[in-house]
Amino acid sequence: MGLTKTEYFTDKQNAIATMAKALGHPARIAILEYLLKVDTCICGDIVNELPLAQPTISQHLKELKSAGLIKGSIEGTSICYCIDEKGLEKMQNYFATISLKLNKKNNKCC
Amino acid sequence: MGLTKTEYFTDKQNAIATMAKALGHPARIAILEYLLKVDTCICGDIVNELPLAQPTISQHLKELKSAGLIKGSIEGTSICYCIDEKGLEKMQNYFATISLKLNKKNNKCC
DNA sequence: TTATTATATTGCAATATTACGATATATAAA
DNA sequence: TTTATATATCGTAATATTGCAATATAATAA
Repeated sequence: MGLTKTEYFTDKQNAIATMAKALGHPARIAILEYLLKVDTCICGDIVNELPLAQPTISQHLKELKSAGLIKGSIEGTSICYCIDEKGLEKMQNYFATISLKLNKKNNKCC
Repeated sequence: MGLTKTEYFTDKQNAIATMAKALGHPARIAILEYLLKVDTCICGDIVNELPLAQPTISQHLKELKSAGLIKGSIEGTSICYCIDEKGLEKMQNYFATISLKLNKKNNKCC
């Protein structure tokens, strides 16, 4: 037990859940918003910006990356992280579709 | 340790993270999509629909409810759950805003 | 009142997440 | 090569999540 039963759900459901889970921590929301705000995007900047230790931030960046929400490329000694537009587009599309369906449907049963 | 440091982040960041976290499980995505699909929305239906035990589903419903993503009202012996449009609108707005900012910005540094 | 039915809560085992110190790695500068 | 700088990984403690059997609660039916 304590193990999510991913095999019982569709790939799409699992994919959305994985991305949502990656955004389910305020530090990772803060990282996303910081990357959106700045032009230069180096990991060190994020460490200075957030009140968390460097290994913790590195871990959060890894999670955002593996969820397809950010990308990172080596830039000399440092690493340039930036938003992965594809991942965010998927989230945007998902919620836009849900909202559209919700509007079509007369959600007045409760 | 092991405790999320919510006090270091803004209320808005925490609010989005809380809702994203609630959607960070495929069963909860499946519940949302089921509520969107059906007209009648009784907890028992969800228990029949998903391959999880009744207490597990009850727990997932509780999480979605406390995150403001669904609402529940007593309907005789059973409970009528349905989508909370306000919560989903917040998520939709958030990702729409992010996408808009991303388009304005020339995200070409990586 | 006594079933019956529907949902919630409790308790617990298995697993995952969060955070960080210590350390490793890898590039650039001296 | 040695040193400095930037980021990643390891190991680990504290806490949270997932899932379910057992049980509680609460409304209706008999």
